[in-house]
Amino acid sequence: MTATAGTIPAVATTRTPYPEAARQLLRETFFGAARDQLESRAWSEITMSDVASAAGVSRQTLYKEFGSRDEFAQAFVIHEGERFLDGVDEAVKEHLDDPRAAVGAALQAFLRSAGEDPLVRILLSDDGAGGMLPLVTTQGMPVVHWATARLTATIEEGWPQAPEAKVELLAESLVRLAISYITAPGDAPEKTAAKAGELLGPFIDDALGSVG
Amino acid sequence: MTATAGTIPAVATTRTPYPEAARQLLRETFFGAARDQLESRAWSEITMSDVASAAGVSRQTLYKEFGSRDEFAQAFVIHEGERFLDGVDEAVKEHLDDPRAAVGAALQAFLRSAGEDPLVRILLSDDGAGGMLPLVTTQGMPVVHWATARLTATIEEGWPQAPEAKVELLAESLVRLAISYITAPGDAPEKTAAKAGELLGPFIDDALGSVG
DNA sequence: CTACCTTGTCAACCAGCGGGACGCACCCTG
DNA sequence: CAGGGTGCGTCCCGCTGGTTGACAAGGTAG
Repeated sequence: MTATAGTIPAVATTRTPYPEAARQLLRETFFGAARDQLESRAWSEITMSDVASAAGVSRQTLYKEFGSRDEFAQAFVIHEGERFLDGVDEAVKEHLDDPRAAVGAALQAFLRSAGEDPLVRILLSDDGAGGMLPLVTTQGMPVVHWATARLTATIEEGWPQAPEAKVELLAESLVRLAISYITAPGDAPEKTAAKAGELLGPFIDDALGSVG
Repeated sequence: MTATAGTIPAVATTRTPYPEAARQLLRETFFGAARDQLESRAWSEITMSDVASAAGVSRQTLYKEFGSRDEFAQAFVIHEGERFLDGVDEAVKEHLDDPRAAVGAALQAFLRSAGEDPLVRILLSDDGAGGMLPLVTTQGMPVVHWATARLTATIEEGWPQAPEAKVELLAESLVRLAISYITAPGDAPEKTAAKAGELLGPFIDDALGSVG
């Protein structure tokens, strides 16, 4: 920032080189194209050709980036999930002094944002055989693993002294609960989050410490 | 937006195809790389190799995108200028009912934002032969033309009934005045803008109409 | 059962980038 | 003024990466 002559650029956020950025852009474009398509048709009715041409690129390029249709669908779901997990991170960071409240706020944020998201609604209504719903349920292990890892990282950042095994167990359980509540909503988000907090409270106190 | 089955996607902001987006990204990366470099060295001390490698790309790719060093420098200046012109647009749109005030606010916004911009300060202090300053002064025609065209479009959007020739004259004059005031600042932005408003007021009333 | 469509793969083709080298102009120095 | 150094602009060659066209396999509708 300073215009002083002798200042060293140092490690100041090294600019992402073009090739890497281009690859990222390609994937983003595919995801965006898929999202557009999903607004009018179900996933089972969208062909790989559709996605590729909507991205302005050939089908083979799509297959090179993602090996198969399922792989792409999975990557897409995870990509969309990032958005919600970002919100979760934020919610957690606002309650670093109170683990129970953090979990409650995080779960509530997730349920609320996901519940209101039009794309999520579409995915949930698409329960056919070739749809995307199985990707988070019957074939949902990759998503669960990914979300668990990400949530684990978030928690460990907030409570570094907590035992890793317990944090991971907590994270995975929360992920599974969250997915369940999305696919089969019970009460309103606040109530659901409160009940989860009650259920997991003792374990949270034990794992993360009741005083942080 | 609606999830209704029969809705037609229509002309809803067609997604930018990847190849085009990639090209845009390449240019952006070059500009960003140049901006980074300019924070530590003058333009005359930055080689094309520096820019290319900072962008993570070969020198030839840079030469293919921009024919020569000067062309790149010009494109860069214009690219940076976009930022300020955006602010000008905004200022104009807030005073559609009062042409004089619009011009004053626009000029003031430009002078203020450009005057505070660290990059502009650097460019201005780099008055050597190989620097970028000539691009907006002695060899500044391309920049003047570009900025005039853009400003003309902005004004015509706000006052469609104004005679084009007068609008263009006004735009070009404003551009030249603005550049002059940037390179050789006189009073504070508010005073400068006020004086310009006084100077051009009669012409503005005549061209754009005193009541819009 | 047939006709059609999509998936996933392959091979041949082609544009575009990377790397290396060259001539040229310029500047600096002795 | 001569010589070395440096950066610009260009050319050429090798290769990565996207495109095109085609194909077998599988599933589905008629």
